[in-house]
Amino acid sequence: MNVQLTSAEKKQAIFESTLRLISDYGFHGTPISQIAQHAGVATGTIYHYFASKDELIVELFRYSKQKIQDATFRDHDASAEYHNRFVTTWINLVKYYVQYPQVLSFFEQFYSSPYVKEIFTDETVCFQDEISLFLKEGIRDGYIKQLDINIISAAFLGTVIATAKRGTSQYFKFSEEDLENMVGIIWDGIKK
Amino acid sequence: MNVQLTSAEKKQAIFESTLRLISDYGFHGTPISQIAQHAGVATGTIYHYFASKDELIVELFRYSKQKIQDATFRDHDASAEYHNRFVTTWINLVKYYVQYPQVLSFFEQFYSSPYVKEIFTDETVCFQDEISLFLKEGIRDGYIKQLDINIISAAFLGTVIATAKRGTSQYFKFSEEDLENMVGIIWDGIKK
Amino acid sequence: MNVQLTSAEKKQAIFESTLRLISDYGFHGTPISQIAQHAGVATGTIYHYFASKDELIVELFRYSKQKIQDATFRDHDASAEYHNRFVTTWINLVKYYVQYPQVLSFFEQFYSSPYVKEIFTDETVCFQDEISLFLKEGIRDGYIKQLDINIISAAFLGTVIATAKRGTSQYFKFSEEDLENMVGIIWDGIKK
Amino acid sequence: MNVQLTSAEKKQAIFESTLRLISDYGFHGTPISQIAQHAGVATGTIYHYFASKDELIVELFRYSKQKIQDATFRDHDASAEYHNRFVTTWINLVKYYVQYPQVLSFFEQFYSSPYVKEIFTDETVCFQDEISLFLKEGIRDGYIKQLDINIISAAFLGTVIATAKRGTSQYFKFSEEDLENMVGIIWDGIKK
DNA sequence: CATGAATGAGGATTCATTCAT
DNA sequence: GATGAATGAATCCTCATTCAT
Repeated sequence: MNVQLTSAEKKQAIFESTLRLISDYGFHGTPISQIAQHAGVATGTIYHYFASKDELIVELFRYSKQKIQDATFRDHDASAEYHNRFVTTWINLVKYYVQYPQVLSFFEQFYSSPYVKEIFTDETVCFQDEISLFLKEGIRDGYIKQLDINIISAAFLGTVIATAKRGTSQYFKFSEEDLENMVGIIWDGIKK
Repeated sequence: MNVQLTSAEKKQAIFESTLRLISDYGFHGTPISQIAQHAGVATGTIYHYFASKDELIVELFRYSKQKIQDATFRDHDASAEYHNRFVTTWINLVKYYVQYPQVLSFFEQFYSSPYVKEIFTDETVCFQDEISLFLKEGIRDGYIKQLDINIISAAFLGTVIATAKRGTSQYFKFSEEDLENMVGIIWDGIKK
Repeated sequence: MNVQLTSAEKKQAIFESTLRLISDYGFHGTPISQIAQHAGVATGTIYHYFASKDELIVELFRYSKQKIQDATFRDHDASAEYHNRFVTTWINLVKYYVQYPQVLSFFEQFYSSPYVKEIFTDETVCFQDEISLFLKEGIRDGYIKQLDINIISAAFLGTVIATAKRGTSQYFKFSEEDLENMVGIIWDGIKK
Repeated sequence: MNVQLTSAEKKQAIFESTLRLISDYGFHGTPISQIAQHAGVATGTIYHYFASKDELIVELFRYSKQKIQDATFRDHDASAEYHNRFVTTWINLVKYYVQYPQVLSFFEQFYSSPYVKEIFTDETVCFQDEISLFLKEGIRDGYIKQLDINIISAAFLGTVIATAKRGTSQYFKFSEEDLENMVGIIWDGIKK
């Protein structure tokens, strides 16, 4: 039996229960004790893996960010046509959030909280994620308008988030066609 | 000079103090005692105006929502051309959030928190705000695509928020031209 | 119109609502604000009549004590036969408490609270109430056993209270006969 | 010597500290913080053992009730003559209260407070304690009058309480003979 | 006299964190 | 490593009391 694996599994169990609980009850509403209980470990154990609740949350952010990136670009074919890659990426991202609404909810909370400051301490780290790089590529190669990455990124991510949020509401479900319409709007808007 | 504040003024002072502090330190990070101190009243006084911290926050949401709506549609001329009204409304909203970043920050926190459930208890109340009505009007009158209000609204508000967020970052300032480019993207995307 | 009367009436209204509320919710559970509301006056008004909540309660005790005494001895004929007077007094007292259970409840709370110390500061004031005097008379005149007033009084009042308490329970109602049986027990026990 | 207290011992320490303080200062007058300090634990620790102050008080009631019952019936010989058992039980109970006046004081406060409702929710649980059963036995077997248990119990307990209260006053001490006189009164009153 | 808004000390409760086992 | 009892600082909220009107 591999103890290393067990340790990683335990860490993941802590991540998953944190994600679910924070998504349901908010940062404030989820005590460490409850996270521990849900994850099937003792409170003290969490402090073996994370120095503090804050660190747990920041680590969870990094963990989730990575998982999203992996999922969004899993089948990404860098040699394919840019427009197709754009559509696929946008839809993948929306679908991921719709499938894992806790992640969307956690991200939204995270970005609107004082925690962000711990992550984005200076500009250098911004826009280095795969999505920003993909969008920069589109600008550079002339597929999309020569606008600031801030504008393009706002159009791309703003609509992803807004769409995914509505897609997880209990009152409305987007069809595949809706999504294609939606990404069509964006593409029409930012394509060169 | 009248040092004696009316009841409404005191309530507003509490609102403003709450807004600023929550925007800086989050729901969790701003104790009632601090809100009171900043507003220049005693802790107990807050409980004359609001039954609980939760109620204060929910009321602050309504108050801010109203102020935004007033500001966005202040000079709205319903008889003007739809495209112009669209551009003006989108830009007004972005500018409001950029001018009052605490409101944006508070809204983002509010929408990602368990509080929303207290406000949006059923579907009937959704999409009845002035912005949604304005967008519905555009769909009905054939100025914008015949898509679900969820889609149109996501495109409109998602980009407003995403743009305003970037506009309040310390590293980037949108010019008037940037904003017009941005709203151009959306309009190109959703116009009929 | 007589303002003096209005003042007295207001004081009585405060007493009555205090009595009812304390009986229902306890000393702890009834804030001055609630007493004021029930009595139809402002909180501040209560402080015109009573220096503090404590004083209000101690005054209410004296007021209720007086009312009980008046009711119990209203038709008392000091020239009647002792045994009959004993039976009548015991039954009157029980009936009073059963009719005004708030008074019983308030008294019980009062006697078990630190307030008593404010009333019975030394022995001199004890056993000077009419009931004690009536019992002492019985001992002196040889109708009841030559025991300490503490014993006789315990037998008399202990059974009154215990009987009245059971009589106000929702599950049991004493008949006139029950009461006569009960006082018979006491009389049989303490008569000479 | 074992400085480490077991869970049960710590709970008992909290009980004893609560009993003493409530008896001296009343429910209202004894903050959790003081209970904790007297018991030699941290405030938070109390909340490991009891969900709330209310629960602590209700649990303390049960704990004390059990202790009293154990003490009163410790040497009870069910095969002895009924009259003797009656005298012994009555006197044991008075002596217990006189020895542990905090228990008497706590009970009196408890019974006159809104807490009772949490304990006695329906009639079925009443009169099932050992004392009531003992009195019912006396009625059934013809040693005492065929009166309702409410009446008999009122006569028994009412006099116990009233006697014990006077016995704990600083101004009067019952002698063994006084107690025998007192129980003689009751017995004479309720015996068949 | 009467009012009730304002005060702020005090109290119940929570929860991140520690540490002896 | 893992546990979870213990800690106590921090927070929300209550309410007796005051005082300007």
